[in-house]
Amino acid sequence: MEQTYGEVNQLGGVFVNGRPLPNAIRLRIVELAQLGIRPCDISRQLRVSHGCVSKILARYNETGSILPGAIGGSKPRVTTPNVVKHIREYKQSDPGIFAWEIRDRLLADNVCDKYNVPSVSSISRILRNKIGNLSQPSQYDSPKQPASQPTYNHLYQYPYPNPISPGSTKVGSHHPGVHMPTGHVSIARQWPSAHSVNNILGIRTFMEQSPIAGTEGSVYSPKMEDWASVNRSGFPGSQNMNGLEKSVVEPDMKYPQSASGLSTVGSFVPGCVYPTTNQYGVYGGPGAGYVTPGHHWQTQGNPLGPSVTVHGGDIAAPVTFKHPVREVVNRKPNSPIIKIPETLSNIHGLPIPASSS
DNA sequence: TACGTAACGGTTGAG
DNA sequence: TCCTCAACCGTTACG
Repeated sequence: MEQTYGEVNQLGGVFVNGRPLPNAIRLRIVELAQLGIRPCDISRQLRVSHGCVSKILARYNETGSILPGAIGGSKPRVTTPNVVKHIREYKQSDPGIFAWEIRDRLLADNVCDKYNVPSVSSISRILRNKIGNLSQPSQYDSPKQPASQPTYNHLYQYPYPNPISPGSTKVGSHHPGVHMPTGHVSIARQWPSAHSVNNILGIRTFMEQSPIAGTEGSVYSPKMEDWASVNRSGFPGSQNMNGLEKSVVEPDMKYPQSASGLSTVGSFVPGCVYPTTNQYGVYGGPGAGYVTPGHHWQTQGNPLGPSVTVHGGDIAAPVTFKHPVREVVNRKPNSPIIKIPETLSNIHGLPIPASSS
């Protein structure tokens, strides 16, 4: 994979189409917002489109997490062995049963809930492929398949209350659909704490104290999604710094950011996401490539390995902010937007090194 | 000017 | 192994 990854947006920032911003940047956005910096200023400071800033802040306010959602993958399977078993039972007890009737029974018997009950078509397929030939002649199925029962389809929407949480295999959540109110500080969704800004802050703190913190590593780690997935599944360590695992340390490491690291609010003003060394710093320099070559951020063996470039440092290198557009700094210091003043600082009792004031 | 959001082109990963 | 598809992404443009 070539290093030619990355594009430059209108603000001069570098991004990779289709890929999420590094967590460090995301965190930075939230931190700045909580410091009262207006979204438009954050956008300019970090050179991230305002739409993105808006989206990230909105998501954070809604979920408490700064992390991107899980990308790719499929819906969690609903036709689990248990479901199939029940369908088989229904079919055996009543060979003439309709798929939609089976569906209703699955719900009635609490085998499934409305979020994971198989669609009529799925049940039909199961009957045809897995059960039809086991219990009853397939001829039973076809004719009876109310092939389309649109009426029921709406029930089969996947949209779990919480899109990211659907106790999907991927997510591994224990509480699908759990939605945490914004105010609740950290973790929302299912990704337990690991994904919360607070946790990340904690991470940062950890990193700052870590021997390897500041190490110039730059290899990036595994995919963010992987990280997320791991964490979403429980993430025991998320709550305590000792639990710091790769997951914690490698938040956005999908991007080889040389100067990334979780930000330190203090550097906000002069902050520029991009390291001095190169304009594309956010994602690693030209040489670094936005994404680690070789496809896929293969996991690094050691979570805390050298790959992590999270140093107490800031996303922004102490570089003057080169604004293609203009320099706009905090004209209106306190944006009313921010309404969760302490969320970032209260978790883990880890104060934000807000030196920016 | 600031901001929310739809559209767009892109990536990802389970099936 | 390759393809499909639906999830997500960030940028852009519009109102």
